[in-house]
Amino acid sequence: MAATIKDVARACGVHVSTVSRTFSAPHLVNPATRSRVLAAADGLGYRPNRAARALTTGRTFNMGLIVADISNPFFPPLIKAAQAQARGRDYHVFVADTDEDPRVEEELIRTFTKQVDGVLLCSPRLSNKMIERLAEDVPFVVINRRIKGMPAVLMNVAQGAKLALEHLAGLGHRRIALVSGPIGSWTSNEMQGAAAETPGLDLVFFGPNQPTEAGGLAVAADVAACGATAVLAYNDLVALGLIEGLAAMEIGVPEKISVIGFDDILPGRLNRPKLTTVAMPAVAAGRMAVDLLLQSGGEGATVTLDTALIVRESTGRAQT
Amino acid sequence: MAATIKDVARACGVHVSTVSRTFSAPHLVNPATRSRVLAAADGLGYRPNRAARALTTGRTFNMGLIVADISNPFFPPLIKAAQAQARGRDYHVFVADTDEDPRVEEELIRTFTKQVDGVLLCSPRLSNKMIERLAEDVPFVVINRRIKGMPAVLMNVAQGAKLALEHLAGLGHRRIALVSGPIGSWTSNEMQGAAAETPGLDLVFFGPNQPTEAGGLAVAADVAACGATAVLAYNDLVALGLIEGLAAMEIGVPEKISVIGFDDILPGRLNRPKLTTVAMPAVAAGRMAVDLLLQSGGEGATVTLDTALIVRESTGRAQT
DNA sequence: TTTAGTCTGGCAACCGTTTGCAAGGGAGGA
DNA sequence: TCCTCCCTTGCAAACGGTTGCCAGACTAAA
Repeated sequence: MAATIKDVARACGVHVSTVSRTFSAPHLVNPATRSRVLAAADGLGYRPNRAARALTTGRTFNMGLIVADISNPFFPPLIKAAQAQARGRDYHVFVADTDEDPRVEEELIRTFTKQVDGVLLCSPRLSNKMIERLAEDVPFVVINRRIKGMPAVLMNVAQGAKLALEHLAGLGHRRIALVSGPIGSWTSNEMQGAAAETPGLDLVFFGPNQPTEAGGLAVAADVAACGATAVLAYNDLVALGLIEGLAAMEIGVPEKISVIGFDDILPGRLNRPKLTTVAMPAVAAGRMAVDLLLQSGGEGATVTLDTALIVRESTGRAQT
Repeated sequence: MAATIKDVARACGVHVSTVSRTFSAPHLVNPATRSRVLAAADGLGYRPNRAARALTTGRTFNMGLIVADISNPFFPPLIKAAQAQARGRDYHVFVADTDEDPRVEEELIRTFTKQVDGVLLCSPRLSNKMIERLAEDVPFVVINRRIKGMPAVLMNVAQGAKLALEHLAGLGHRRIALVSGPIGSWTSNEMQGAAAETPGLDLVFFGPNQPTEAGGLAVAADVAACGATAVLAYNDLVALGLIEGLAAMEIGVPEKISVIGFDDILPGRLNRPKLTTVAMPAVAAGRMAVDLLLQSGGEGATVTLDTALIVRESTGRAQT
């Protein structure tokens, strides 16, 4: 069906190796021959079969990007940034979604092995041990997870959480609810760690929770009942769910309870009240992850990106 | 590095062909041998190299899914549905984003060729002619586009638009703005066609526009100025942008102007006012597209899925 | 015991490319 | 004029599997 290297070779009376070299090492072939080959290839609509090429070279010029949930608006900007960056490096990025299921995640990684040159693992749910084992088969860059000796792009969640808590403290809040994410989430741990280190607060923990609007909705009643006047949510989706749930109970945000999210996603900006949140450098992270994968001969460089508090309308003075 | 078929063969003293058959045609190998091979394979952590397999069989058990913009919340549910459906069929779906750029779209399709068994083309921006040409190299299923002889999954946009317009008419609106999407969008054409066929309306067209919140924001002033009391937007994102823009001009929705979107995305449900919209069967479409690709020997079956009007808070009686 | 048929499993070609090796030709230096 | 050396190209062996064909070992029927 599609033209192969042989067809091109036959068409202009040279050996296949010459055609091959025309594409992968042009300086090794006579300019005259080269243009003959190019012309023939163009005429036949020839494009090298990347799978076959990968078989001998071991390089596919593809990379995989695995995320837990494409529906979470946090990921798309990261994905787009990674794809754009990769495109500039002559690479393509294939995205896959695990539905928050570690088994699917593992299966996906195994599928990617040998079809890509490396995998960007975004907020993985797999255990460290499993990730280390899989890393023997395909290079990883991990985003938002710290694993010994593995290249990683981290967002400074602890710093952001600290900023958020200080902001709340400054508004007079003392009893603060911490609504965490799913089990095994590095981000959750970082948040809790930062909170525990911040003095003078009376913290109440809730978790694990689904990292979605539904998750926030589900804990809204408990949060309301615990007597906290402010809550720091695992991410914006959870925060939005919380606000929704509180609204259903006629608890005003920020009049009665202040809410801070994480990520800075679009729906948070459109929401009423507009969400106060810790902005995560998703775009920069996507770019960095690609570069790290391409550079790393497997060495475990770690890049940490700063976060920033964005104060909007969902936080206010504590009730006196 | 990773174990190959040869390693397994050596490990249990059989020919590679026997190992191969153990995996791809188990009934051809003696149960005793089979389990020996399986054990050896398991011990070595052997997994068939899908790229190599594809080289001889021509089947990769992968499919590509190309969307214009992952950031648009309309796509993720479709993507997830497709991935889930494919998983059930032992297939994997690789997603790629074109950034609404036809050239990137073409490049992506070319990359996918030979690495996947087929491509799901979602709301493509490429010309029909180009798509037909590319279809010679890799099977397509097109979503939201009608191309002669090519399998397609369509959402009944015309029906939805009619429903929406009748709803508006029923509320007393006569002068209605139609805010369309990008050039080359089949959906836009369908909407306009349906609108033109609905009698008794005074329509004002605006377009082309970016299919995003920014696009809606940008036409808000023109829409406000044109004297329409209601607007049908290309999609929910545009509708949300419009509402945002109108709010900035202190024009209340739905008090002054009613707004209907398309898609039924999450942010529309969270918005104040909650968005009245035409729900698109994205999940069903993702599933169907996968099945169509797997069934179709290339034949052009066309599936049309119904849409439904969901009335929320962004539409109301026309001002009298 | 012979004959035909069924199972198994080895052999080798092939899929589309890459790449080390070597050979032929021409140019430049001695 | 002969010898090097470089440039260009062909040859063939990989890469990791799959698969049609064939042969040997059995089994069962005659």
